[in-house]
Amino acid sequence: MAIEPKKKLADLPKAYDPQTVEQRLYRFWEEGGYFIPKIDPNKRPFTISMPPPNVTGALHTGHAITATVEDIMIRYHRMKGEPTLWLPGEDHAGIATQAVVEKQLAKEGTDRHKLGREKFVERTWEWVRQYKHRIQDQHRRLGVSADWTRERFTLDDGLSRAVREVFVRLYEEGLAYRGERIINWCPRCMSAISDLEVEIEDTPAKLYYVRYALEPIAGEAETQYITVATTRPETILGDTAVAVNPRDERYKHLIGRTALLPILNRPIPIIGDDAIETGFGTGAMKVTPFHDPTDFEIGNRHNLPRIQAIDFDATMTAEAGPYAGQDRYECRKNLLADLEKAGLLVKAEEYTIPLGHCQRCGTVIEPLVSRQWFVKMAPLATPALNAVRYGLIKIVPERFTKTYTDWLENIRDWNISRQLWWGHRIPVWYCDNGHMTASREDPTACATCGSTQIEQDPDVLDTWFSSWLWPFSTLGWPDDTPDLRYFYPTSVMETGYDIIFFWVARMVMSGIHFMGTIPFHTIYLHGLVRDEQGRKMSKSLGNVVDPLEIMDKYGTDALRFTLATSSTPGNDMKLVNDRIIGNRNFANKIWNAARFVLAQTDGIGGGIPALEETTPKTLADRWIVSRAHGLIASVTQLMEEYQFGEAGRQIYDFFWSDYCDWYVEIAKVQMQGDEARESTAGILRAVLDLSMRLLHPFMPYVSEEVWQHLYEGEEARPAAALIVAPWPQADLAERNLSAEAEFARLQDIITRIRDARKQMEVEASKRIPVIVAAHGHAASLRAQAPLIEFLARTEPPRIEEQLSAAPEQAIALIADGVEVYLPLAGMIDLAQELARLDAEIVSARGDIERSAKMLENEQFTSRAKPEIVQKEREKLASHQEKLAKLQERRRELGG
RNA sequence: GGGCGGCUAGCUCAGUUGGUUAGAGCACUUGUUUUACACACAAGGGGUCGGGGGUUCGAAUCCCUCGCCGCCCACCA
Repeated sequence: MAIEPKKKLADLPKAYDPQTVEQRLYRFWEEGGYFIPKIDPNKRPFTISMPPPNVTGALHTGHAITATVEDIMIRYHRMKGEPTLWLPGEDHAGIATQAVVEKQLAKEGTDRHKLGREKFVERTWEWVRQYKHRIQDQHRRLGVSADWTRERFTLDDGLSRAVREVFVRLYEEGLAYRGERIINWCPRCMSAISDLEVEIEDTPAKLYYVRYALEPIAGEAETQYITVATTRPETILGDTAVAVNPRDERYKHLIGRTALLPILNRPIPIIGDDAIETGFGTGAMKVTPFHDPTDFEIGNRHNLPRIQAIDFDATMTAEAGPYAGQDRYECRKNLLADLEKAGLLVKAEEYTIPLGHCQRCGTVIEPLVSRQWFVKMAPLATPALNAVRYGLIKIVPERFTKTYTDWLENIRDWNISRQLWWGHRIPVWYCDNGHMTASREDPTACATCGSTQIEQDPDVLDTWFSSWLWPFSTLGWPDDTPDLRYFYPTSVMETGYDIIFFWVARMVMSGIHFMGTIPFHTIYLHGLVRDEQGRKMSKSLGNVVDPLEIMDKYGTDALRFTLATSSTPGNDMKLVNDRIIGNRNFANKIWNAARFVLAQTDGIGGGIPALEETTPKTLADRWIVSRAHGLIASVTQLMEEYQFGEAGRQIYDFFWSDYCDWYVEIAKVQMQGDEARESTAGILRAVLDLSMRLLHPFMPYVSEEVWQHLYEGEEARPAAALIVAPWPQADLAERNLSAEAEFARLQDIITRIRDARKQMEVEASKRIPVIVAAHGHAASLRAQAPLIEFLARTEPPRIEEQLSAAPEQAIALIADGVEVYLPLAGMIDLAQELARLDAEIVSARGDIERSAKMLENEQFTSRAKPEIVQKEREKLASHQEKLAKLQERRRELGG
């Protein structure tokens, strides 16, 4: 079989162009089935459930970092040979999606009520079907190697069944209950929302002092008043008491009396309650049980009536008397004016209040009493707490463990009903006789009385009620499927730290409760992506960075590598354009190195050896092979420790500095002779190959493309594609530390010569003579002479152990125990050279002093580890040797 | 009110069991059409590691304290 000739240098474009590569390779991977795990009962799988993005959303940097970090883990484990499943999907996003569709309807001059529930839901499905592809395709652009054949949607049939099963079970266990509670109400969404969906913002406002007249009692000549403080005067209209602390000497005599509500003149009792802080405001507090959580509690304790003064749409109810129908803020304004007129407004103070807003629409939340469904969380929280406490689940970074446990220890019941149409409808039916039936299948009659006059609860469940089941519902639960048996529990839950409560903690609770096992053994939390100024990205600020634009401009790999290396786990990062450009350049560097290596080694046999199959012949060979072993070991360990940023950085440094700047340059020399030609070609290819493997999780496209070119026409292939090529194995026994030290000396010599040339302003192209007094390293250095010649642009160096006479008219460089002379007759200014030597002498003396001082310290020599002390002794000796040589040189030059 | 994080070169960030003279990229200075890459190569300048105190032979790293900046949680109206 004819081996196709490798592509010549000229055949590949000079600059790496991501656009011509990415789509093609993604299709190649997806159509090749590489994203689909092969179930092997003898192997433990690696599984990640992808956090399902909102169907209506467009890809943003949050998705980009999630996708990047997860794909890094997925590709790494896949290359390690584990059956690897990354299960993707989307979330129906109840409120968000409904809001989008409602907005669309508004544009068409209609609304959901005119349309009716059924039509509205159908309309929303249409929208979803249309837009789901957008987020999928955008995810594909990021290179996510997820198994799209297993993709799920939170509102699909299977997951709806899971949701229903869970609800009914919770109901049967008494953990799902319906009750009249004070909840957070969004007057714009016209729905209850959970505590977590309220965003509190400190807002400058006013604290109004309002006095309430007391109903006169016998013998009271003048009207008495009691003054209360409030930030929401409109709630006065719903007051049903005034409360004071029973120990408050100023007021305790008033307990039991009756106050008259301003304007409405409704009589309300004055009560005593310990919740009242004597030090705040006047020490007397108005009580509005319907519209305030604290007041609700007080109302319960004292059996106060609840009066709804503010309606669900934030206008005033009939209870508000003259203000009925007014918007809550309009009412506030009018009421304040009226109070002022009546002389009841004592004063208004500047005051900052924590104001709750709807997470979705930003509308100010109105706390009010409503009948809703709740989940009793405390019984679910305890096992979830223990799972982390006893190490069954590890959180990375660890500090978030505290956030997690604090929340679970103080958990409150979860309001799960939403007054929306888009979502999982609550599977509860009510009959005429006031019975409830919760059922897995739609019932035809009341389970209690058999009445057929039943009606389903109109509400739907919180979006998170389906997401919290994600790790097992997506694998087929409640059915006992092969996928569920094989892939559950999943491995790592990777997401942003901002949804620990919303999602992560709840998944742990549901996993343990319904599956009997934790849903994942590791929680990895990444930080948030911010703009260049460190601000949160938001549409209103106009600072949203579009990942698609970045990928268009710089390529997916550049974006991914930047996201992976710009921060450490759990810490926020700024997405800085210069960094993206730098990583685009890295991709190009890789491309060009590969282009060169392919051309350079074209026609030379030996294939692409594994690192341990290479035959290092030269110092540089032994050095790069040793470094490569070290790199593999280090990167592998970092991957296991979730230190992806550091792993990426190490690959970058190795590839660019060690491989490109040194080894590839040296290979140009080594390839000229016959004796090292084939071995050098082998090492060039071997290191390129392993670099692409290590890099693949981070920069999948350029690495795969290069790898495919590398193996083009090769008969022996370790795999059909890099995406499934084996992760490189390190052998630390192959580390050659003496070769690394010897090579470091060579690098030192070369760098010093280059520096001296620059300082002496030697023309860049001019070759200069070099004489080396090697002091025991002559044999080794002679072998490297061609490298010095090539890399430092010198004439063939003359290398001796000792020099009978030191060269005159020469620059003297002391490099790692070796004297290097650059005879530059006519170019050297003696005074200048003396000054240079003096500066070096001063620096050497400083080094000696520092070392000597340490070693003279008996505390140091006796207490520090012996190897540290030994190292310090060697250092001192080397500095002293250097000083001696410098001083000798100075004497020779006379001075 | 409680908790967490950040403060390291002009900028963006690394620095994980404490161990020389603290690193990278960008920016800056200087030079270079050297057998891939100017999205490059070579050389160089630049940091009292937020302040103070302590532990230690030795601290960017551990402890205490203060100061900014940011985030999370929390029913003082």
